[in-house]
Amino acid sequence: MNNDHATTEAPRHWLMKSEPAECSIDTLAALPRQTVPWTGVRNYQARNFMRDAMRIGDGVLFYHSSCPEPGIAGLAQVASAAYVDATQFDPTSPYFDAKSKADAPRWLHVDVTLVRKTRLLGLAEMRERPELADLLVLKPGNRLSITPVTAAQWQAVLAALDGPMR
DNA sequence: GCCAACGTTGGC
DNA sequence: GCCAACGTTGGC
Repeated sequence: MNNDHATTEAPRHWLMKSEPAECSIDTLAALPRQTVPWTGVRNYQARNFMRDAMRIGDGVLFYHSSCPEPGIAGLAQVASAAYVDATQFDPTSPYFDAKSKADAPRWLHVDVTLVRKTRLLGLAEMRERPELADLLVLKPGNRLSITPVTAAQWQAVLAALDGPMR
């Protein structure tokens, strides 16, 4: 591999939040092909990450949010390019967007496939790791549901997951 | 239930 | 285009 080659793309990594009450790591594991369409993103920045930056095979930290034990619950990967999120046109969906037009859909999503469930890497433990100090999900008030993760942060998470359970 | 952060809305 | 008000996220 020649990393200087113009067509070489740097490995990309992401953290994606999911509320376990809606889709936990176990929910994902039980789905056909262990794949979930990541519907419901209604934030332009997060949408743009999916549309413009994600590639099939990108690594995903599957994060449980808004729950008793927030933290990283598994590893996953991007399994599709971005495509139209049908829930925006469904009036019965909580993700319905009346302002989105069928000929100009606002919202897109990718598919995400489970790689493996991990032990839960909680926020307190993540904060103990200096390599993760700049992880966006650890910043106060960060509400973005999809955030980029550097290669160094990704490696630090894998190392932490291999460490002793607390 | 509190509060910080930040995106969105709407008046001007 | 500014900016205050409001709503939402999400940890604690």
